[in-house]
Amino acid sequence: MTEVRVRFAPSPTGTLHIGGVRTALYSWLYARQQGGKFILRVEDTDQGRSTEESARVIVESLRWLGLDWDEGPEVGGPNGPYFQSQRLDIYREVVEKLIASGHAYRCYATKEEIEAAREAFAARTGRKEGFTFESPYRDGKQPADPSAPHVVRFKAPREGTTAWDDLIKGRIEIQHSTLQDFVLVRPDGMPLYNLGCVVDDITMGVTLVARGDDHMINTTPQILIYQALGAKVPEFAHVPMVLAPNGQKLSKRHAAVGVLEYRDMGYLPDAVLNYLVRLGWSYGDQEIFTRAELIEKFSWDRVGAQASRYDAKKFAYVQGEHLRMLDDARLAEEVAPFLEARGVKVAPDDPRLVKAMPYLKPRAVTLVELAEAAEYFFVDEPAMDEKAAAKFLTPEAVPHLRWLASTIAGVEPFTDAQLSPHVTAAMEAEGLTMKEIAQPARVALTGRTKSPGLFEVMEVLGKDATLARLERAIERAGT
RNA sequence: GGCCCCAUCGUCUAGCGGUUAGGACAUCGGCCUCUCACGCCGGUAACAGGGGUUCGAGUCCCCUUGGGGUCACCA
Repeated sequence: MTEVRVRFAPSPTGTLHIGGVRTALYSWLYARQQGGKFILRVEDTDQGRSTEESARVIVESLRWLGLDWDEGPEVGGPNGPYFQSQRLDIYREVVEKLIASGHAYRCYATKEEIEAAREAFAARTGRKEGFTFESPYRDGKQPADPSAPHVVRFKAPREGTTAWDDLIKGRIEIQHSTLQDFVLVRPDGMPLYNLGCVVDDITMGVTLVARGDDHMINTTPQILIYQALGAKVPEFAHVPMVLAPNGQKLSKRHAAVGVLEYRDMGYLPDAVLNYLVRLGWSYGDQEIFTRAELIEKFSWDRVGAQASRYDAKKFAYVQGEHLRMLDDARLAEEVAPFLEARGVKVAPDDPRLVKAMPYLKPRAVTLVELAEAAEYFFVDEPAMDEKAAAKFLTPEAVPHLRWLASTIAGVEPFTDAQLSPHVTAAMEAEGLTMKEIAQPARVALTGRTKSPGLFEVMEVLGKDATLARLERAIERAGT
């Protein structure tokens, strides 16, 4: 059996968006499952639109997601270079072969001539779509000047069909009559998509091509190139689009499209992968998967053929599940940078931070929310919500806070397990209830009305800080 | 418009000829409760329409409708 070799081949013309991530993810999962190779190749032959910045963002995005590649930018490999703009010599050689074998020809028709033909077509048919250019050079017309600017076109068959068995879409068959003599090389020598893609996939030994289903139209021309070159045609898997909630094309209006935005919003890479994999792929009733499970369970035949819509709510749910799955030490490491971004310096292995995690994580979805919820533990004085203070830190609350302070002062160890029964019993003896005590105390300790359980907060805070905060609140409420 | 793809709850989906059409998110009730969450229990909610094939169609075929993609010297 030959080694599975799959690639992700983005063009660096923007951020890596979630649709692209899903395609990359499926490919990566398949490569990892099969013990094959995952190749990253940058298709930057459009000099006008490609940017180095975009290539950097794509690499950074994949790194953050943990979709590591065996060959490609930064890691190299035996079939490099992995930027198409550095592979021009390879394409040139292949094109000469195609021309020599009669599969391609030089076309000297100018853009103006093609445009004129297009307009004549529009005048004749009343529509501008569906135009195919018939080059006079296809059948051997000689140019006035062979050194004049020209493109190279593929001599597409006019009859017959091309078919393939798509791993996702099933058998697809296309009539050659719908094809035109597509351009392989621009006048400046830069290859076009269909040529570069096929040549690279051949020379890189790619066995399975997975891409968005908006590329399905390109598959027939590409198969024809494989055949003209006498190369083995790989398998194809055309992954459906990810659409906006309203069924339209996904854009920044509908969602954060670039994956790095999710990193900044405090999403976990595994959650992003989990959400995206389930968008189109299913495994019975299971919704939440670890990375290892995904690698084990993924298969192309369980990828749906229809487009799916982005759902931010479900995404948030999946993220919340992954947040809660993470063990406390790891979670503390993840959240520390987000605390620091808020101006709160905490060591990632601070014991209080780790101890707070079990109490905080049921109440947060993103790392940003988690940091927000952890903040008051690590500042000298919690930021006071004035509305909360006005409502709960009243003169009437003072006796309760005093009572609470004196009741807990002698508790050792100062933990939820000790505090909770001790205070409850004392309250009962005094005829007090948690309802009267809890909210004023919560505001005193955290500065807000929502938090983990009162005694859990006390445990993380420690006795000194707890008593100090109660004292300050009593002073404030007493005036 | 031509060509191509697609079609089960609002959304993601299970279903691969015989099911009370299942799960998840969302939504609506309720429980738990010191707040907020988490969690738990329950409800509403779908086979686009029409023809076939078959003893029997969500499942197979055709048409219609609807949605998407694509018609470049972009990828």
